[in-house]
Amino acid sequence: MTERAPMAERIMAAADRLFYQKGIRAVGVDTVAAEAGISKRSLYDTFPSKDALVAAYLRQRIQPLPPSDLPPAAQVLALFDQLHVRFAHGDFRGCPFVNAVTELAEDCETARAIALDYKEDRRRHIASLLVRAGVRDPEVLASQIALLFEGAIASMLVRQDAEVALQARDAAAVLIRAAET
Amino acid sequence: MTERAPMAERIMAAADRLFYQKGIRAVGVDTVAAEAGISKRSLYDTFPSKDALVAAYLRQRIQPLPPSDLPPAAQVLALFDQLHVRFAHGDFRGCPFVNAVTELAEDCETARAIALDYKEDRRRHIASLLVRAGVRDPEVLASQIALLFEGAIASMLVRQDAEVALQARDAAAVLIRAAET
DNA sequence: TGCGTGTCACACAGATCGGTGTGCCGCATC
DNA sequence: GATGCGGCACACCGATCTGTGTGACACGCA
Repeated sequence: MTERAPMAERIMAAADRLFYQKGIRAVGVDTVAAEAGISKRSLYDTFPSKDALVAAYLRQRIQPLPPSDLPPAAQVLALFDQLHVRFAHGDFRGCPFVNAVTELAEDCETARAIALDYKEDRRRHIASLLVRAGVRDPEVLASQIALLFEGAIASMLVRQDAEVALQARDAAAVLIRAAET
Repeated sequence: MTERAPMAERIMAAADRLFYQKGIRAVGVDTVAAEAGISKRSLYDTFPSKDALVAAYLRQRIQPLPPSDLPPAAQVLALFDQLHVRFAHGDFRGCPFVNAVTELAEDCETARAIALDYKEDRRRHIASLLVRAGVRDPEVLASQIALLFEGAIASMLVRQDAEVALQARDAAAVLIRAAET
């Protein structure tokens, strides 16, 4: 009764908000425990170390993309519109996976592995859509569109301007069009 | 005689290496002083705070691009080849400005301002080349190519694969070609 | 009623953080 | 030789870091 949500979930909710918003290195475990409304002791009973907590935070950030009934090429472009919306929401702080690799620097083996999984999943998703769209070289084109996506995220982070998402989408549209027939 | 290089330069050389390679938050002032071969006291006599040291580190990272006699469109594409070379060099750790904004998170006002200056300079440089190349919408195209550049950097950081630079270059070539005539 | 469990608050360890104060030493200049 | 000064070593400050140990309290269950 005292626990509305299970311990691990409450911790993860706090860790997600704090790590993403303020940065992994900038947030101590005390802060996470306080935000979760639990004691540091309970946190360490649930996660053996901060590294494990960070890994769980990143793994939790991997979410499957919702299915769509748009035509495949439009689905690819819609990814950029979703990015545009996400940024306008105000709490955008870049890609948590890239951020983790950046922050952890020389201690980012685990983070990099998780980031690679995520990026590769997304690239494959784009590639499968492009195959259905019948374009030439769908694998390479998927990588290039993923680059535009990544670039839009990084640029939004420093420029604080959502418009780059639309510029990226337009560029992606040009690339797709150039690969048609 | 004891000082082969002036104090500030020795500090900056150490700070540049450490901040870029290991991250700003991950490196303390003691480490910088030790790497520079000076005392922490002397460091604080030269830079009033770590924030000032970080700002100097970032400002020093802004370097003018060398002139080139290639045709303008080729110069734009050459930027990606240079990125490819830089990555192959082995000590690539992403864009120091984006990294600083990522690491400093909520305390990144100064870093973001410097990053914006740098990114805008580079975008303008690309735009002026595109104007000379006579393409349509050179300003927008410059932004889109800058996005590819940013995306290549972020992707190299997590994938550790220099090939993305060439994929980005190819995509840029397609965008430029689509904007010709 | 008594026991076990889960969680709490709290204090602590040892390290590191950014930043400062102090006193000494080598050296150049007068 | 005296003086001043730049740089050094070193100790220290309070705060924070990750991680642990402890003892108490509240609860479910027998």
